[in-house]
Amino acid sequence: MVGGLQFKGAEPGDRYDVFHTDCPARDMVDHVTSRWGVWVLISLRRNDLRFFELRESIHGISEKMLAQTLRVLVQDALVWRKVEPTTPPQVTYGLTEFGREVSEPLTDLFDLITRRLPPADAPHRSRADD
Amino acid sequence: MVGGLQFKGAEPGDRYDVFHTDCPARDMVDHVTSRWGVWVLISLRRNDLRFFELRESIHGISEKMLAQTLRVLVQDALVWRKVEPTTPPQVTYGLTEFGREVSEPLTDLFDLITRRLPPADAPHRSRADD
DNA sequence: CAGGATCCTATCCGATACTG
DNA sequence: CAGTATCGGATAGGATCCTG
Repeated sequence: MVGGLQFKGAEPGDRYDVFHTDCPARDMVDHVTSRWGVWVLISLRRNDLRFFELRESIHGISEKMLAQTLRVLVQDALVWRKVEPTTPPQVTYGLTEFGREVSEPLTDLFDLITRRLPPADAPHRSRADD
Repeated sequence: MVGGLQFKGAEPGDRYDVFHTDCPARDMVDHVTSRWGVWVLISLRRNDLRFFELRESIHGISEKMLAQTLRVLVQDALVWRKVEPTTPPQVTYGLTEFGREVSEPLTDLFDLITRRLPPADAPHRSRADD
């Protein structure tokens, strides 16, 4: 049978619904591993950041996608959002407890890959030596 | 310098430029965390699988996306591909050493989220009791 | 500064049909 | 069985303008 994927607590006899499309975990995993979600979560590990700091940190992200990504992550309770009602307003984002947990394997992943990729030489900073 | 993402060794004084678009690690992380890449890698952790087994395992994936995802993962040396020149042909996929390493944090992530999400009841297989 | 609204493009992705 | 090729709809995502 083609089953499971429930690595631990699943009976081998149940129907194969490994990662069912409607599995709620699927959605959150999708959010976490979304194009920009990954980087937001990793960025916030170091310290809380304001909106524009995040935008600066994550090269290539647009304000729209940043806002959208943050909204989702906040809804998922991975990220908190603190609004300082000053003028101009300051909004700070940070990881919740759960967000920190989740961001850990993400960091491991990133770490693993970065350690693997730049073998020794060929500095990939060819982009702009400015 | 703009390279970074050194979450660990970063001085607070350097410019925040976390992940550059042209960082080669970005691409691989994108592949690994791609919509279907995640599930392929997790599926292959248990054992090697043939094409149609993967298709059955990962609900909702189309042949096109599976083939495409596998191609990328094989190129990235995360997954190997063995062709049995029989009739009909058999093609088996499995994790490389590196793929196994990479899939670990992915599993952690998935595990973390699944443990968090289904609090106790509400079996999410409401989908089709057909 | 932090974003929402709008428009428009690129790509993702599924369905279908076809090949070895 | 294990794919490739092509088409078309859906969605992601960037650019721009605008508001509190």
